[in-house]
Amino acid sequence: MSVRVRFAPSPTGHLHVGGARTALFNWLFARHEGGRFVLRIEDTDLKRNVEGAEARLLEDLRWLGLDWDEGPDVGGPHGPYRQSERRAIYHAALQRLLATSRAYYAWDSPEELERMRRQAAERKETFRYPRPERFPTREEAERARAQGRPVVVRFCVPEEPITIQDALLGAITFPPEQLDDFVILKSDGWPTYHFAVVVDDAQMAITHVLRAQEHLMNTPRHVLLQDALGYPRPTYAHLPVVLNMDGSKMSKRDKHRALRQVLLRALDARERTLEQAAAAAGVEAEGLERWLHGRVDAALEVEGLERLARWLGVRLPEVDVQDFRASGYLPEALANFLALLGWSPGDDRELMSLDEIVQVFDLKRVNRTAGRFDRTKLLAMNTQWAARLPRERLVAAFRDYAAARGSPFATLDDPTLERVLEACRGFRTLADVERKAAFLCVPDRAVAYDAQAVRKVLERDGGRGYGVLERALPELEALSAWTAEALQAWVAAFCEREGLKIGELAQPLRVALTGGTISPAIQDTLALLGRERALERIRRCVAARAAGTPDTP
RNA sequence: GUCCCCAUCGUCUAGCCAGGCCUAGGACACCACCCUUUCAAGGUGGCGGCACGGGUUCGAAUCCCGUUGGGGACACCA
Repeated sequence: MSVRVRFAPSPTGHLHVGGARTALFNWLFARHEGGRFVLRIEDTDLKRNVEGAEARLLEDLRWLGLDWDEGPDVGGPHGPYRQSERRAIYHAALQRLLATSRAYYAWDSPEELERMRRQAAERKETFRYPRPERFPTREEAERARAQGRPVVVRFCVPEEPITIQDALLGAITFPPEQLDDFVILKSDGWPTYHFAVVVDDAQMAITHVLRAQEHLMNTPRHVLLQDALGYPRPTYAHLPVVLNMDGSKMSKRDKHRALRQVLLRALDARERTLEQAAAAAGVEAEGLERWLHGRVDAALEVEGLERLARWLGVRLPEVDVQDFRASGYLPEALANFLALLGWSPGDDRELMSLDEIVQVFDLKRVNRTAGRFDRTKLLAMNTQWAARLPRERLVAAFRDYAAARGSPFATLDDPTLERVLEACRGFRTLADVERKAAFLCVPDRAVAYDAQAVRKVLERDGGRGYGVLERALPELEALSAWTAEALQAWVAAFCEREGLKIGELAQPLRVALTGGTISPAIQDTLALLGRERALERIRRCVAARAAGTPDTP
């Protein structure tokens, strides 16, 4: 039987790195085994579904380098691939359970359930739903519904220990008192996750379920349902979870936490007021207050969160695949890093492409230990990937990055982008390239001079830097060839003649050309700018000194 | 609280299943030095770990038990 696996996200937002790791492992397994990778959208909770989230999810997956054989966009023989379109399938399965008394109707109110839970807690007992002596009939259930009761269907859990087999963890036995008659059909008529997952996995002929370990406790429920419905049990493999560096669970909450911390400090120091913050975020002060103390993340939507972060000058931690993309990470590096988080090839290889990983991916080599998401390691890996990727691929990645964040680099042509990338060799992220070459996208007359750089490099020692520029300018103007090679030769010759160290020429030039002290090697900076633009900038810089303009040199 | 999972450098990990080849290997980070035209990158070296306690064995990082620690799950969310 050929391998079939699935990744089943909920359309609630962007793809989280934890989810990406799960998707990746499923994909790697499928590809290694020559099986099929199915994408299914779990959208049975209508309230939580976010407009456009599905499209974003698919885009994030594709960006990472994953593809799927069946899914909501490409279809397939086991569709539809959105749970919201499979209602009839769930109801058919449900009827079988009801007909054999493996499930029953119930209509307790949330308040009643809450009271029972509280009472159990007071008695220091684990709450278990009290199964009725006699199961209500369909007619009784309908009458209750007509009276406005929230009618659900609960699964009748067998009173015996349940043992599941996990490909990674081995056999795990759960005592029966740990499980109670859980809800499989919600009062809104939609199946719960447990029921939908079991029906879909069976109907889609899923052979292996690779999912995060946080689902381990759900597995006995699923297996029990499979047994009751006469479905085969798929092979389970519960992947270790991904944690933050501090050992906490990695989640979207992290952004809120980071921001809260900074805002709280700013308020304490009286640097900002709550009203200002609320205005910056575009929310009510009252809502922000609640968010600040009450941990109600919903009070601050993604946009508000980002506005507030910008206003406070905070860099939000990356948690979604999209965040890493916007921070200038390469998909090759993220995928590689994620693959190594919980899996290793067994030798010392680390830098591996998805193709290479597919070749050797083996479930047996997946760890059981939770792994911490080490951003510095990812950064290092990104640096290595940037150094080893072919030029064309880097250009495409840089273009993707620039487009994603609306950078002016997106408008430059490929040969120029290629030269920029080449000049910035050694960069860690694409954001570094953008920063280092930013001077290119600034109009010549709008170069912003860094006051400290001007002081240190140009004005110091009675304007030594300016003097160098004044002597260098006519020579540059007379230069016949304006290539990096010719410029480098000129730099060497000029310094030789003047008795200067290269830095004593390069730094003043750099400030004149870019306004700051960070740019590619000086010959590359000059070449990238081109003769006219470079000379114009140097002339303006020299002239500004003569004029004594205060804020420009 | 109950249940479940896990345990090798600060972090990711190799070694564990089939005990000796391990005075435990690699990578990231860190430190030092080198290179240098700024920022990076690069080169060389260094620091650093089998959580603890009992067994089993001639021999344990490897097998067993316990302790401790970490994590996860306990919804009409998925």
